[in-house]
Amino acid sequence: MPIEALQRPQSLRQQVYERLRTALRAGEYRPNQRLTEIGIAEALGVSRTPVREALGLLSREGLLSSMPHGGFRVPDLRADDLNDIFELRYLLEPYAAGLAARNADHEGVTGMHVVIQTEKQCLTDSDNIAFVQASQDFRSRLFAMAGNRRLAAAISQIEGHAQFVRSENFDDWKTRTVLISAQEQILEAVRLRDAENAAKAMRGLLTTTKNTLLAALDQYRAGDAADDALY
Amino acid sequence: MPIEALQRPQSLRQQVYERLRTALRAGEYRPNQRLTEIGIAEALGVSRTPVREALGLLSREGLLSSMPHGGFRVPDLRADDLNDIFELRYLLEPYAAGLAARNADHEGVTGMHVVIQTEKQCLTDSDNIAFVQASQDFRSRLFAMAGNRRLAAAISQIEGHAQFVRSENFDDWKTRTVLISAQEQILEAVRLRDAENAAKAMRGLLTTTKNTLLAALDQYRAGDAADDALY
DNA sequence: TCAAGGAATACTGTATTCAATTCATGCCTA
DNA sequence: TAGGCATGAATTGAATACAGTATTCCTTGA
Repeated sequence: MPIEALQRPQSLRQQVYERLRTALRAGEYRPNQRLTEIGIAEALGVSRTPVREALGLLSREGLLSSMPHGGFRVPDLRADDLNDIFELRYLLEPYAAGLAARNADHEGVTGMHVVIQTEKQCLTDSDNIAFVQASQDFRSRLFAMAGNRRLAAAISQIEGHAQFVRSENFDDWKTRTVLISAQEQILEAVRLRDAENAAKAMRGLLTTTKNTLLAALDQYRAGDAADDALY
Repeated sequence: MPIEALQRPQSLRQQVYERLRTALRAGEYRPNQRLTEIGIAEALGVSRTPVREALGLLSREGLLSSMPHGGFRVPDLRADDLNDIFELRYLLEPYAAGLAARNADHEGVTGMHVVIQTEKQCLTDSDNIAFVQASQDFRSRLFAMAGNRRLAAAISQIEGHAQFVRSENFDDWKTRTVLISAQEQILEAVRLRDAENAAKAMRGLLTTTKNTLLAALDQYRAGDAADDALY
C-alpha cells in the first residue's frame, strides 16, 4: 500500500484565495472595480482576516493592485500589458515544453493524452467549465514534466495575469478546436522527445491564445465604453 | 513637470516583509529553522497580524515553506534547487539585458556608469553593505531599461530565491572585482546597443555568480554539519 | 531500559475590536 | 457661482482574544 501525503484541512485563507483567483481569471469583476474586504467577507461568510490575507497574496502576484489605505482594485489591463505578458510567456513556455520533451516518460504522455480526450468530450458536451479545467490540467502536466519547479511556478504566476477576460470570450467552438489541435501537436512532439518541435508547437499555441485575447480585449473595451455611457 | 506617484506611509506589514526578506537573503536564519509568528512579532515590537501577513507573502514567493497548522520554515535549498533557479535566470536575465541594449538611452547609461563607480569606491572603502546595495541598484536600472515590468518582476522574484547564503561568502575582493568587470562589459554592450553581446556578458556574469554560490553552499553545508554535531 | 500513551504547553487559524486614514458630501466664503 | 475647508461616514491597518491543532515531554508499564 503506497503511502500518500496526508492532506491537512486547507485553511480558509487558501479557500478564499482560490475562489477569488478563479473569479478574477474568469473576469467576474470589472477593471478598476474596487474590492472591499468586508464585502467579500460577508459574501463568503467568513471574517475579514482570511479575506485580507488572500487579497494581499493576489496583490503581490499582480492580479490586484493596491495602495496603502487605498484598498484593492482590479487592474485595468491594456494591450501593452498583454504584450509584456506574452513576451514573457514566449520566453518561458516554449522552453518548458522543450524540457518536457527531453524528460518525457510514458505515463506522463498517456496521462496527457487522456486529458486531451476529456477536452474533446467536453467540447461535444458543451461543458465549458470542465473544458477550461481540463485545459489547465494539460498545462500543469506538461510543465510538471519539464522537471523545474521554479520554472513551472513562474509560468503559473504570469499566466494568471493574462486570463482576465470573461470566459465567455473563449466559448466559441472554433477557438477550442484550434486549441486542442495545438495541444495535440505539442503532445506528439513530446512523445517523440522532439524538443525543438515541442517548443515550436507551443509558440504556435501562444500565438493563437494571444490573438484570441487581443480580440476579446477589444470586444471587452467596446462593452466597457458602452457601459460607461450609462453612468 | 512630471507627476510623481505620491507616496503614502508604508504599512507595518510592508516593513516587516522587507525586514524579513533582507534577513532571509542575508542568510540570518538557518535552513529548516522554524520561524514562529510570536517570536518575530516580539523581536520587532509589533503584533502578530502584520508578521503573519508578511510570512504569508514570503511563503507564497517561495522564500519560506509552510504547512497548514505547521508554521513557517526556512527552506533547505540544495544544489538541485540552485540549478533550477539558475536555469530560469539564464533564460530571463540575458534576454532582459538584450532588451535593455535595444532600448538604451543616454541618461540610463550614464546612471549605470555612476553606479559602477560607486561600487568601485565601496570596494576600496571595504563598505560591504553599500556595495551590495549598489550592485542591486545596477540590476534594477538595467532591467528597468528593458521596458517590461512583468519580466523585471519575474527576475526580482526568482533572484531572491538564490540569495540565501550569508553575505559573508561574497566579501572577498576577487569575486567583487570579477563582478564589476562583468557589469562593465554589460554596460559597454548596452551603450553600443549591442543586444547580442549584452546577453552574452550577462550569461558570463550569471556563471560566475552561480559558481560563487555553489562554493558558498558547500562551505555552508560543511558549517552546518559541524554545528549539527554540537546539538 | 525502552516504548507507548497521555497530558501539558505552544503555536497556528480565525474572529472581534479598536485606532487611524481616506474619501465624499455639504457648507461657508469670496 | 466656484473654490476651499471641515465634518462625517466608510474602510483599511493593527492589536487582541479565543478555539483548535500539533508537538513535546513526562510518566507508566512491560
